[in-house]
Amino acid sequence: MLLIASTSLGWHAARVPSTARERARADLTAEITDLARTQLATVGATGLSLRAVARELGMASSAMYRYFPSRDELLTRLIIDGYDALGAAAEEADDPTAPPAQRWLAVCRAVRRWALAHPHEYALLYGSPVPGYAAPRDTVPAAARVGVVLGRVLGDAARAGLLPDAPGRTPTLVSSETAEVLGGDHPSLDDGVRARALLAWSSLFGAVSFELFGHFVGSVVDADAFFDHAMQDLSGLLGF
Amino acid sequence: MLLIASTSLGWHAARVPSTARERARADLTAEITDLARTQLATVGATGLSLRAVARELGMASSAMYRYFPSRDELLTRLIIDGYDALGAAAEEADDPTAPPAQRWLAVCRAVRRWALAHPHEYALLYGSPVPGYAAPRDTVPAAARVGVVLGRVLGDAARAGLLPDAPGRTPTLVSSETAEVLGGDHPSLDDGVRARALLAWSSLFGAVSFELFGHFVGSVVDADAFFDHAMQDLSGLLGF
DNA sequence: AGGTCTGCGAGAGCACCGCTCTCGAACGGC
DNA sequence: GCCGTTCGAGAGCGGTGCTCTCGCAGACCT
Repeated sequence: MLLIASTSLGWHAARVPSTARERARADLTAEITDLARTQLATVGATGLSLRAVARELGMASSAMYRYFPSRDELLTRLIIDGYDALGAAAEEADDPTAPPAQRWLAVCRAVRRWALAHPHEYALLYGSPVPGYAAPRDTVPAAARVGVVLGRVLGDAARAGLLPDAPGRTPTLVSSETAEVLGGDHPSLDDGVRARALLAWSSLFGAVSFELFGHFVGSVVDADAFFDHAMQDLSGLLGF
Repeated sequence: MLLIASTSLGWHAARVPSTARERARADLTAEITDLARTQLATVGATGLSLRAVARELGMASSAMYRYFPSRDELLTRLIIDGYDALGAAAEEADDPTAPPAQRWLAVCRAVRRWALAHPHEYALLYGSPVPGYAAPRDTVPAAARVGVVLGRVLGDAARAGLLPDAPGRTPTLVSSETAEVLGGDHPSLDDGVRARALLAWSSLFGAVSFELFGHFVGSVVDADAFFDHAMQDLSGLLGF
């Protein structure tokens, strides 16, 4: 609960470990999450066990609860880290000087590459929500990073005049906050293209999930080529 | 293992329970799966417990293993039933006399409606694969039903001359078996449109999964309208 | 009809899990 | 140097999947 209190504090200077005790605590917390991540990568989310982490760390399982109030909290930590790693991969893949179609494809490829390299972690992010039902609030900003990158591609394309003007005759489908992320106000961006952007976003993850979860087995012969082809079709949907 | 042997037999007459013992066994098996399904609907797949089903049924947990060799086998049974229920809903929603765009939208709506009505069951089908990794072989035919319906819509549209001729200048992306399901041989069906069909298929489930798993929260204001809009965009991708 | 064979349910038990509580030791600020 | 805080360990609770054994009862065969 001290952890929760300190993170909920606006005064982020308290986050920096100053005393030796805080240093040790931060180190052990990191060690736990690292070990939990490797265990997640091998046995998956359902097989991740607090006791196994403790065993591997050479300490009592009960001591684990000094650092994470529950197994779900540990999972939440891994989820946030996963979203951040994926978001960073997407951001790094985006070259703002390239034409929109290339940027779109590059980001999609980065997402797929990360997913294939971290299948269990990806499943934890985009598979069935494992804890109760709703994702904790603190995961939202990290989860949004890939969407922000894709939104930037769309907005840049619009501002560069690479998109035709939109008819603007669609009902309100997208929230104003999300519209802001998807390029903001621009004559070539109406709610129709914003909805298509959201569709393309979910389609990207639909394709990656289907490949990773085996739904394409027996249908797709060349996964790499199919994915590129599919993502180019989606970019056509966006007007690129 | 008797169950497995009998289902793997080509001679399906052995499936019909003749003796009183087989009747009782079939009844109890059905009772177990029914009870497991309701428990799945309430506590989800991870919370589904063999012992709880046994408790509710008033019998020892060890007796459960006379009917299902493991919890995963019970899960597999529920998965197959789920695929079949979803497939039946899709088939029932498809009106072969309607124009392709309407058929496509109707099937998509049926899939979404079923998913919203059975969220945990849907998560079991299209979320993270819960048992080890690969889906058991016997789930494949049931899992294919929705795809078959969508493939029939595409094939019918092609045979009715409602699709433009395809350039046919794309590398082989789709397996021949799947190509057969997606309308077979026709001048307006090349591997490009087949790949787009696979993309649209995965995009449908990507959109449904995103909505169900909460990734659209805060972005989409009218889920019904957004879904219809998105599915119509996808049907445009198919040439409807 | 009697004997055997087979499927069935129950119980005990194993190893594991998340989580709680308590207690003694070590540490750090006053 | 004292005292409060933090920490790790241990025992324990209720739960899980799964195994093994045993006794019963229905089914089958002679």
